[in-house]
Amino acid sequence: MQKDMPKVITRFAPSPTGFLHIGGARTALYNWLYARRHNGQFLLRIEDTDRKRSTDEAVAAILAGMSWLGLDCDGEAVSQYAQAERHKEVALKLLADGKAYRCYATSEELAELRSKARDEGKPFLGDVWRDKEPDAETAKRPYAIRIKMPREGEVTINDEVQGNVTVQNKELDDMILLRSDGTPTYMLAVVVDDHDMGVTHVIRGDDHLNNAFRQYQVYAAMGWSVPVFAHIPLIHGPDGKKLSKRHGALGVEEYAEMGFVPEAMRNYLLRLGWSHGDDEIISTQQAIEWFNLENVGRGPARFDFDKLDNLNAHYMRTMNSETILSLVKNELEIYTGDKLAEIEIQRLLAAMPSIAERAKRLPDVVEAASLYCNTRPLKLTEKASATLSGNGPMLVELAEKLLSVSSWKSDQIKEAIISYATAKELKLGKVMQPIRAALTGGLPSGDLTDLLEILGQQESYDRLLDQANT
RNA sequence: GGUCCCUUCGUCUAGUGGCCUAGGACGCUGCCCUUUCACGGCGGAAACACGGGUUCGAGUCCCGUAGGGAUCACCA
Repeated sequence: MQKDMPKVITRFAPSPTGFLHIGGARTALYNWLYARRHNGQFLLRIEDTDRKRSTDEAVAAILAGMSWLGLDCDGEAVSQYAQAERHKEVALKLLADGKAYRCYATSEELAELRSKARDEGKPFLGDVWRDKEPDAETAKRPYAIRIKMPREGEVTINDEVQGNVTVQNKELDDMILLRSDGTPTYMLAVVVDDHDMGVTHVIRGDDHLNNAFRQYQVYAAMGWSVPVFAHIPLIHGPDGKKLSKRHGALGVEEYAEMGFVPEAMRNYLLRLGWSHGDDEIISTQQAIEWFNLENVGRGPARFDFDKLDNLNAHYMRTMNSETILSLVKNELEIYTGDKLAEIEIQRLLAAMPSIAERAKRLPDVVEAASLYCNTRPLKLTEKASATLSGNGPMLVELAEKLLSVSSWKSDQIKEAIISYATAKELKLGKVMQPIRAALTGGLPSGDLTDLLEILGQQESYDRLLDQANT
């Protein structure tokens, strides 16, 4: 970085009209990564100028989602609505400078003009009052303030993701800056806030690319420097359709509830639309070192649960036992209906690496972990019942045999089982399978003798006898 | 409909004119490991949307076509 380059300042600016959805989460992540990469600042601004649709719950959900994802912002979240006076001041300045004008058109008139323009295949400019003075009567009516867009020339934005994009100025509508009730619109507010907050890089969804050209004119009219733009493609559902609320767009807290861990989510979101050669597993630390805008893809990407699952499984395998246990403890206690006893915790800690290796999501861990809790008698799966069928007498013999093992260690246990199988001239599998079924009820588990060791001699004995009559 | 954007295996992607017989990952699948389920290892099937150019040479550059997407509010 050159020493006189301005410090990088990025921002995430969601509107609080719902949860933090997956696309927003990725936008936030990219902004955060970019700021961290360049030792800059990552700001959060709540775009709440639409008073009717903004809610405190949504603000809370967004904050919670970001904190779950581990995206810390610099400074407090800023409310856009709180800056309304400042926005108004800018609109009035533009009006005074002759770069904006009063518009007395009613929404009915506008709607009619709009549909007419569309029918004629022409852009709707909204400029009926652009060069018109109101008569005495009209001047008493409420008016909105619209920007006076240039009608000549073109503007090229060098988007960091989309490349050079050019739009003819005559396509730009005289958008409203200040509504007739005196409140600022988003188009005005974003520009003023981004400028006031010193935002240097605007990284946001592709759906704003068109807006960039309109906003550019506000910067120009105020004589402000234009930030770097980077419009990242949207995320689509697994079927290729746009994600909407009724179509797979879930809030991040729902992914948390489904049992995904933040590390996996970050990695997944990072790779969805961005790449670093063939690298797939990328730690957050590594991502901060590598992230750039050039390698963001240009096309929309589909959301794929299988890949997220794979990443989630990977990150769970790399976590230590205490961490995973703390993540599932509550759910596990609800699942078994009981507080975890010390002996159960000890068993779980010992078994956790083996449990995590087999799980894709946290609920899988809960289920597998329940094996190590005192939940006798176990419920059997159909397959387990079939395995156990007719083996009652053998289970009794095995239970007694195991009770005589003097040192309850995996290898000793294995020895005992092998000696039993040898004496009975049975294949090892014929003995192991029923034991496993009796101990687990059919749930997946790791090495059988490890399982026996962790469960303890008495619990193992009891579980074998539980199934002796089947 | 106007404007703008996009298009490599089913999915995420590598690829910046010769290293491409197109690579990796997920998913699918064969084999190995194994007391189950996993993990892991070794394989397999699977893509440059189409048509024209430019070039000695194109997945890579240009132009069309088709398909997809975004946007066109006194919402953000």
